[in-house]
Amino acid sequence: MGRTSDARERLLQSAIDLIWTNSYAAVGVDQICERAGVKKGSFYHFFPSKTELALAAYDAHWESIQPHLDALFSPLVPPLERIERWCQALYEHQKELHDRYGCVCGCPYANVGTELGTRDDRIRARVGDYFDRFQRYLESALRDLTAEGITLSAGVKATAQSILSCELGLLVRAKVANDPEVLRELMPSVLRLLSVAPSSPTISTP
Amino acid sequence: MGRTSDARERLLQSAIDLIWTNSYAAVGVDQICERAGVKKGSFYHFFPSKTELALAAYDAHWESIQPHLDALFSPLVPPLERIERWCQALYEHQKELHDRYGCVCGCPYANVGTELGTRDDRIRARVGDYFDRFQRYLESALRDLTAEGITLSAGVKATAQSILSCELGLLVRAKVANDPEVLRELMPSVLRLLSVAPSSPTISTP
DNA sequence: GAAATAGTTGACCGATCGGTACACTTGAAC
DNA sequence: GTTCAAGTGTACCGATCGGTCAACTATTTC
Repeated sequence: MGRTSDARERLLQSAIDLIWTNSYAAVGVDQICERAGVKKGSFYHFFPSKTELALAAYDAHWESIQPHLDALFSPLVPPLERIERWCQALYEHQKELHDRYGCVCGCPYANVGTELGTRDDRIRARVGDYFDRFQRYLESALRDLTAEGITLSAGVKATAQSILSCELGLLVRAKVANDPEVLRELMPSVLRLLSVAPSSPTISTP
Repeated sequence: MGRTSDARERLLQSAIDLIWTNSYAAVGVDQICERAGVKKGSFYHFFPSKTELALAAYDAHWESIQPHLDALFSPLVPPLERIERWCQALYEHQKELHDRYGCVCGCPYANVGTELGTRDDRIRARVGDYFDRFQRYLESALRDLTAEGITLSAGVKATAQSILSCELGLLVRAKVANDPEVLRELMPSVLRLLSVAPSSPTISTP
């Protein structure tokens, strides 16, 4: 019964876009509504608060990128190549955002986690969940890598954590430098963490 | 002529404390004034705006920690030990903040850089300066390390950037997990980046 | 087509935001 | 001890914040 609407979805999308390119506190409910073409009354018909909208928006965002992660980390792709493709996709995505908005936006989860980490336990915990989920993609690739005979200098979990940390840190640096090219250093850093020679045409040492 | 006051210094200290443990936007001018025991009229006597206060506060903070960095990265300390001591100091500092405020606060520069990176070019650029400055400590240590005969798998600058990125990322993860113990992974990650065996009592391979 | 429900609208709330105006007090310099 | 700039205190500003409310409209179900 009653009528239907896609206002909820538009609000979720607007929230992600605006918060990602600005910050949580810098974006007001009015602004989100305006971009979504939704009146404030409707906003609070769908969401009880700004916080709840943010939580729903990040969940929706994760669900929208999960298929891409599944494809990037497909077991059919050689494990090191999975990570390489992910690094490439990350760079391209940030570069696209930079071209469109004029600024490096960084990781949407890390951004809000950093901003609200000490003030909102629910958002903090949720961001931690996203990190853990993503780390599992890396761990799976690393396990497959070891199955290929490559030995890691540390455990799979610790190595994956290092790679993810390196990524998050490089995204911060790229954002602060407002230069997506910084992210080109991600794959080389990963290879250093793995103690693997660059995948560029190498001749096995004689 | 006129009277003297330490209100300016108290404002700078309050600003760092509050913004570090919360966020830039979440802390109001009134709040900073109250903690500093300064009335708003005095605030705007010393600073023309909240932004200017923040810039001055971060500069003051950097100046306050620079002597500690100089000591940690003293050329008299073996280069790898410099980095190890820095990792330890970082952990202990964050742990102390966690004990005191109940939350992992992360890097004050990265926090504000992430929050305002897309909205305030001056703060963004300033945070980039701090990162560059700190990276020079690492680069110097790495150069001294190579002088000891240890070869890096990549250039000094790239390696230093990886280490710094790893640190920034781990701080994000520690903050989001609200667990300073996450930072114990920093030194092991650094060693992996350097492809150096852990410094724990090792026996040189026969 | 009546009833019930889902969604829309715009006016409005108190609180707080960063910032201003200006009279006032203080203390160092001479 | 007078002068005068440096610093203080308080009241106040318009704008914006997140959030509320009740009347209204459209749509589906029966």
